[in-house]
Amino acid sequence: LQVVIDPDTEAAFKLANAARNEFVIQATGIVRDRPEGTTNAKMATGMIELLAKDIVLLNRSKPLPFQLDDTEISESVRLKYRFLDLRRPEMQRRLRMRHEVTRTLRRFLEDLDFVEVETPILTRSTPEGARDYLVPSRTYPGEFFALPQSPQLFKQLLMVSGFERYYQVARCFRDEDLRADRQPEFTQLDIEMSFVDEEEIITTMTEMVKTLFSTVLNENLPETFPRITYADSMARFGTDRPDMRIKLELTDVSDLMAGVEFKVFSGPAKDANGRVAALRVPGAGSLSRKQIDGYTEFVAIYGAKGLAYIKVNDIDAGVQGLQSPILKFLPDDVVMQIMQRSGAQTGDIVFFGADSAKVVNDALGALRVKIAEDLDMVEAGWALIWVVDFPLVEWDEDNNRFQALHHPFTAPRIEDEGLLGTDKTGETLSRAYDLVLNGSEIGGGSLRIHDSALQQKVLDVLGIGAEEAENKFGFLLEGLKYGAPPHGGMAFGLDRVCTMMVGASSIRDVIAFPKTQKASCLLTSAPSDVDDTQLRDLGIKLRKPKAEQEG
RNA sequence: GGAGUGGUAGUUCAGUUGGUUAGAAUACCGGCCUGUCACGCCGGUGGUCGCGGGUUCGAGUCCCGUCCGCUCCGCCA
Repeated sequence: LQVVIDPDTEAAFKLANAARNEFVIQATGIVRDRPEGTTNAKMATGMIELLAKDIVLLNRSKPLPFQLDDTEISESVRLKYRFLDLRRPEMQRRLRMRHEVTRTLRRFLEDLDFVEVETPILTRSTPEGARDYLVPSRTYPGEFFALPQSPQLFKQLLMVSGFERYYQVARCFRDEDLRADRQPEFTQLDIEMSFVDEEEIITTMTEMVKTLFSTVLNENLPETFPRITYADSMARFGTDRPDMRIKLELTDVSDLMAGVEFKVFSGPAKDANGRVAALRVPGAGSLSRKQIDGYTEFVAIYGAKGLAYIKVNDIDAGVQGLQSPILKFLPDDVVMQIMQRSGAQTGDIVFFGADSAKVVNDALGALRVKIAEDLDMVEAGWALIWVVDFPLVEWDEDNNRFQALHHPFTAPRIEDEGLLGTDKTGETLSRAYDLVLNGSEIGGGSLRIHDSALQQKVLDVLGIGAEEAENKFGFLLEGLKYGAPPHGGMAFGLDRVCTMMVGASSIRDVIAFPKTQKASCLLTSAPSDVDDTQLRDLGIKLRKPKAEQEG
């Protein structure tokens, strides 16, 4: 409705100053919605009553498929009618806050002379691990573009070009299965700088994040964010993205368990790839058998074959004060040493994981978060932490070769370069760093390799042959040969940051038109069939005719 | 690829151990009321119970398959 009022009245003046948002919403047809903050039939302070001179019906609306004030609408309905879902004040707030986020980041970077450069969406397959989205070429039948998984190679080339400070709000695409925090297309704030080291990048990015939170949320983050090494993080939290709001920690007890009779513990304890760790949960000795069984099922998801525990009824009574099905398998002195090392107190429970290091870390790392959530042991606030000293490569059992933990262009630590190609290759640390917020990785980056000889050496370690390298990213290797400056950068998962800042539980809630978990769009019904003529133009023939597939 | 969970009026849900005309609220339509604002009162329309097959005298309910939403593992930074 458009309400026409006498422009000379006080009401007209107030209306002109009223929130534009409300005016638009009223105009779209939910004028009967009670304005926020009013609780009874009386006019609320600040509200204005209009004496209409004339009312014009600008457009009609069909009955809505769902009520906009209903907060329990199923997501599939919301996605099908996303244009209506986005009318809801909560979604308006989220997308507007997202805009605040990108605007703040852009301003911060522009004030530091960063230049935004757009890189191609139609490009070639990049070796970043994920599956590419492919786009067939009409002009080169049988050949394909790939959508970028990230602008990684282009931004490195921009450093060669002399754009010493680059950024881009970049759309990225990965054809992998989705999660609550993963979409097939997502936005990252992509940043690269020349003639810098880790300290300068980390300092700049810390300032950026602090500015972001103070501007958008009025939250003052600490002067600097703590740092933890990858190795420490795995040892203490079982993950490389620790939620520092949770004070629980793992305690390694492999050395104590190595000598016990009980093979469930001694086996992994003696295995170089194994681990035995304890997770002490203060005050959780009152957990019921049923709850513990629930946690046993929970860790099974991560491959744990069981979940041993010891309840501490009275720490001063020695082994007599403990309660557990596994006590009879363990020597008393070992048990008491474990209790001492984990800091167990009366009323606590101590869980155990014994398996390959990966399973123990995954299981106890996840259990740590799960229990903290269940028992309300997650502190409020924003806990940021830098994770540093990542391994450069990890051994890929399936393919029997080393694989880049970050990506193949990440520089090894200078002091570790000599380890490359030796039997200590796996111990090489990299110049990579991640920024973790409340247990979510929100950004990651590294110093890159700017020396083509070193790049070649790393590619050799990764088992990427000269021909393959030339074929996939020869243009980068060539670029590095023209005086590439030392450079490094970072990429932030903008959707993820926004999800957390607006307090949403899904990345879909900060994306205007998101995909479902099976990567389809319920609004447009994409992906869809195309005409045979389109396929013929592209020189594409489907393996199975549609009719056969459906039959 | 795998595990879990859900799919019943437009929407949100209920539906007992399988039992005959599948309910409620809200929305919608009609009437009444007219300073209402989650208005109120009266009446009404509306459902291939996701889809396909099976068991049974009988299936929303049990079994098998399949599709879709969501969460998770694998995968993916």
